[in-house]
Amino acid sequence: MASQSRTPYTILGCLTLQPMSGYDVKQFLERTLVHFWSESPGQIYPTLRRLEEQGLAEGSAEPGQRGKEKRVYRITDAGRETLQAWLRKPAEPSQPRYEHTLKLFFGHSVGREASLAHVERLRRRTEADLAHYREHERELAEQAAKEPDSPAPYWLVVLRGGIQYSAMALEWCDETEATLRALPTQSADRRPGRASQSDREDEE
Amino acid sequence: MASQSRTPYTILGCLTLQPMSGYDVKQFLERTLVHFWSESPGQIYPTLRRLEEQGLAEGSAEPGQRGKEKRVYRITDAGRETLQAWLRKPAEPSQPRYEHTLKLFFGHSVGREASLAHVERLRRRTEADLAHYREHERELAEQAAKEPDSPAPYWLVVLRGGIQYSAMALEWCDETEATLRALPTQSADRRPGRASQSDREDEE
DNA sequence: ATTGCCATGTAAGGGGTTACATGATTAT
DNA sequence: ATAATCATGTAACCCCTTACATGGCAAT
Repeated sequence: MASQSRTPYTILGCLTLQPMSGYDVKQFLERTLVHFWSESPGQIYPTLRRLEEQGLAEGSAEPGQRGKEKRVYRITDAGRETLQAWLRKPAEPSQPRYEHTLKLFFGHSVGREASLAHVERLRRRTEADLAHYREHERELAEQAAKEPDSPAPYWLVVLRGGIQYSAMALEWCDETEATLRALPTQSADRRPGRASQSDREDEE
Repeated sequence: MASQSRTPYTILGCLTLQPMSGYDVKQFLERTLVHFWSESPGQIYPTLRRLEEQGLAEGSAEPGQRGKEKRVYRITDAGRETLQAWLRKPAEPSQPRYEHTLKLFFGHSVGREASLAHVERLRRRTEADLAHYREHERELAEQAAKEPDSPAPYWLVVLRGGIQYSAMALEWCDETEATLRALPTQSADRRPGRASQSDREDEE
């Protein structure tokens, strides 16, 4: 451990749900956490090995559904302790880097039309995400109501976060579109290769 | 170029505002884009060198205010073209990884109290961010109104995004807190080292 | 026959951060 | 004196993704 990679904890978290192979972990993350967290195979398989070496998980060979046999890991008591200790520690603040934010920030260099295009693309993506989240919301809410001690409520609050984020983003798209449309068109004249007036002077 | 690193474009974007040294770029990013984008010195200085090699920026030695002399770079026409071409291309969708989301997702392993603590910490951080954004909002709005062809409107829409994100996050904190408080306390009994009932069977 | 899915893994490389080395100048 | 700021840079390292290699089984 001792590293600040969150992959081992993510995997341990998956293993608390049920014993899983690397493939199972990958599938589970892709189906439930995609938009909130993801891990690549190049991380998952080596990490599972390491978890076993450290006694945090135990692997056993089991026949796969088709193809090769599966190597199924189950979490150990030590693994549960390690996971819980990490889960209790404050989360590191994360500063995400949204490329569309960066492109908009420097939008003055290309003018409103190009910037509006970014907003529209973001809107379409966000609408698709939102529709996707809404589908899952009902399922999870039912599961949370039925099973008394299931992890569903925790998954639901995360999903609600995604829904609220998307709704916020769509409102921001509306507002931004209006703001940009209200701008004078002159900055749209900054065609590629043409320096802006204020920068020309001692150039060339 | 040819890479998918966004550092060179970030720097070129800064250089469209005025000629800057590596230190200036670092300062500017820290003061205006911190929460939306950041670059480390280990990226900035080598990238500036590469930009010069590629003819996208031109460096010249100028006396610094104190200490060593500054190496000030100014963007070239080729640099402006390269930046604009990139700015016009659609942004890559980004899937950010929020550690607090991950810790909440697996909150069932530690119970409501530990999860509520994460929510409270996030709330405090978000409130601080929001206050910070609000300060800048006024300045930027004034600047956008005064100067006719300034980049301020573009910076403002990004800042508005931060404000709306923070407001949304605070609402989410309220909702999540309520949801978690409504949960039965039993899952809080999953103390470190104690396996949950459903997982015990063939263990130890 | 061949595509597609199940399943495990590795190698290479890229992007990025942290930490350090260096050093001059100004303010306390 | 010493701390802080200005200023540039590098080396090490880590995390992570991409792409590939392997291969068996099931369905079309």
